[in-house]
Amino acid sequence: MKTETKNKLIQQAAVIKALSHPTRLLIVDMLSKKNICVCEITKAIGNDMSTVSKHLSVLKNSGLVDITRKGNQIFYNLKCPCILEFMDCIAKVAKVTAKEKIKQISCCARKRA
Amino acid sequence: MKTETKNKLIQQAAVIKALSHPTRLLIVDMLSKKNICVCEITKAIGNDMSTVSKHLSVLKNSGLVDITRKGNQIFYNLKCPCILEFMDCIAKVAKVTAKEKIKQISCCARKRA
DNA sequence: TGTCTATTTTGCCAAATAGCCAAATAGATT
DNA sequence: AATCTATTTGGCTATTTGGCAAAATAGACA
Repeated sequence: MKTETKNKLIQQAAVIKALSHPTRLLIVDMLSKKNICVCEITKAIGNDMSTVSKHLSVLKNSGLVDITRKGNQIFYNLKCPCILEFMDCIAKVAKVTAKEKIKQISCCARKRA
Repeated sequence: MKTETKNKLIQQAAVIKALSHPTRLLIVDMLSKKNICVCEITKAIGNDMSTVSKHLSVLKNSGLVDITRKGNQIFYNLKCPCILEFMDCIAKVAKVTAKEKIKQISCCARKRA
């Protein structure tokens, strides 16, 4: 494989990885509605603010979000709302998978009985 | 947050996580063109077959791919091609981010000089 | 300048991940 | 049944991640 192709894959995987955590998905969802500051996000999520800040910096490093300072608060905003379109597909996959997992469990239960 | 909402996020994050590795992105790309068997995928990727097999099982568990046996080979196929549409957006984000990272580096270099 | 507030960074720990090699398994074939 | 081939699983190590608490920082404002 060409190094260039490989690097592209690595970079793309990094962006996807930034999205691959429930807390960060929630943050993205919140930002899709309104630009908000760290303290508001922290309130909504319930974790320690330092934890939330780390999640935010993961999103920022991936290039998915951006910041603006207003007074002494920092507001985060979605840089590429196109990722929202994708979430429908992911939600569909997740739903089907969840159903199948339940089926598998009940199937095993039957076998054991 | 409702437990139901939380669980949905966890499930969706799991699907995204399955996509968050360069090797698995490459596999998905290959499968978007043609259903192929493990040995072919292994050839294309260059890692140990056991490593590739593990990546495939991550994709399978997430519900993104499915398998069919033909003789004593196992063919993998994409279950939800809708994820391909998403890749354009990701590629865009990755490209912009890569450019910005380069800028940052050269900027630091200037500062140091 | 010093202080206040919002946010980020650091240090630490437990858990998860990716890779290889060796061993196990599942069907196909004799 | 014995063997062959394709694939998966288990064991190991090194690395990364997510969480909290404490310390550091950045800018606002007296």
